[in-house]
Amino acid sequence: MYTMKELTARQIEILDFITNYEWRHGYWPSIRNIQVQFSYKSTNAVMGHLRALERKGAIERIPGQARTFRIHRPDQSETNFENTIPENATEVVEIPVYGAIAAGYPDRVESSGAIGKLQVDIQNAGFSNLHRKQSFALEVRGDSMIDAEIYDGDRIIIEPREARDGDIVAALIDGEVTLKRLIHKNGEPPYLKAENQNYPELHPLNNLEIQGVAKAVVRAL
Amino acid sequence: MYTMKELTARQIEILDFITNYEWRHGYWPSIRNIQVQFSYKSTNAVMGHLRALERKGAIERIPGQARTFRIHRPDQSETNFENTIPENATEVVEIPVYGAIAAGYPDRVESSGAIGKLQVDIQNAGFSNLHRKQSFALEVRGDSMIDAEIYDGDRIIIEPREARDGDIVAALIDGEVTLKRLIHKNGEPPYLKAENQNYPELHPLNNLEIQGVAKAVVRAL
DNA sequence: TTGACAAATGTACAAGTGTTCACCTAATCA
DNA sequence: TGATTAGGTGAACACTTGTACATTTGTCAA
Repeated sequence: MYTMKELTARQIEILDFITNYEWRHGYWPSIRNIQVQFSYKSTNAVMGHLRALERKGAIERIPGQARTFRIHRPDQSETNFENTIPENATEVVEIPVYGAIAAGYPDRVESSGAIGKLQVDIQNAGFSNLHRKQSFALEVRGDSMIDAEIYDGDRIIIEPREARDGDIVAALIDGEVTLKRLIHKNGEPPYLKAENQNYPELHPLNNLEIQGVAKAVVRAL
Repeated sequence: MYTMKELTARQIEILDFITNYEWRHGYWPSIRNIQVQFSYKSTNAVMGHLRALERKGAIERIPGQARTFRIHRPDQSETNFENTIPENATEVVEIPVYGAIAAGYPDRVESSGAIGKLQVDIQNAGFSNLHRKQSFALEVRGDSMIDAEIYDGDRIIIEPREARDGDIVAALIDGEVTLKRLIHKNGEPPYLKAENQNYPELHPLNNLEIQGVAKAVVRAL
């Protein structure tokens, strides 16, 4: 796709509303939805902007059909692989990853803006679904989990929930965040174990707080 | 959320088509779109299934409005860990994975509905701009890539684009789909190489078509 | 058998929705 | 000065689409 022509302020507002509406509701707005949002007294005000956005390559629509938008982004690559994509593959978007967690010795969660991009899936979930989820992703630092095939730089998906013996967990141990395997035998006090023989077991002095259980590891190639 | 009521085979087919349609087109199908897909001679056949899906809590719709679906999936723990979540962690959603790709010897892409769930990221800020890339996720079968630390059952994120020498690619070699590293030295014909000494190099007899480049690997823990 | 339910047909209607035509104002530009 | 463009009003039209009513078939359990 060629470089997108400049959009006017109003057109950007419209475009923003459309994408935002889709994100909030899970489906595209009708022209009259847009009309209401901008207090237009005629649907034709919207039509004009949509035509402009279409002419400038910002959006695409199916003529005559309801709530059928497609948003074009300026950065897309040229190649058209559409016919080679397996039919049932899931869609993926690129999102930033914030924060890191120590898989070595406990450390504070580093936090200062995005530290990378993660290719992830998003699809067919209405907004209501996206909202309820409370899991999060963290980048791994250190090599204490390499025997579980979790390496420095990997991203792990943490699900906040009660942990059981044997789970790999993100935990606050004496105030420091770390990624380890939880050992919690019946009757005995729980402690954390690395998946690397060079690291010792971590027995909490005061407090062991489980932040969540590691559900998946994501590694960029 | 409570356990979702059992769906019939037909209802699952309908539900699958709806989610799949949204992913392929970027907007939801109309009832008549569904009708055509299943060769129904009446829209009411679809209506019955939609009502059933709605009654069982699988989907949600806005009455009277066109192409407005919301897909519900059975989730999720109730526990509230909100105060223990690191501040800059990214939000995560659960999404289905369709299809599988052979990392052993080439094979056809399996495809029949969702074969699993994948925990993935979504960042709400700036989301409107990250719209739909054409990447997709596939599940890996076989052990031919274990030296690149890609194991049987892992999910890989494929980005459709031109591949360069050394990229790990999803490729059609003589009509079969496989996951391998691409070797393409200057002037020489390209071929595929496994990351496992027990596998031979794959030289295409007729056709080598790159479907995309592997960007990340996701492994459930 | 009877009842309940999944599945499907066929017809029809009303609301949702995209679209067009005619016309207007204001700002920019050669 | 006239031409062009962004932005907007108002009304009407026709296709798209969700939905309701009446009816049929097959399966399964009480």
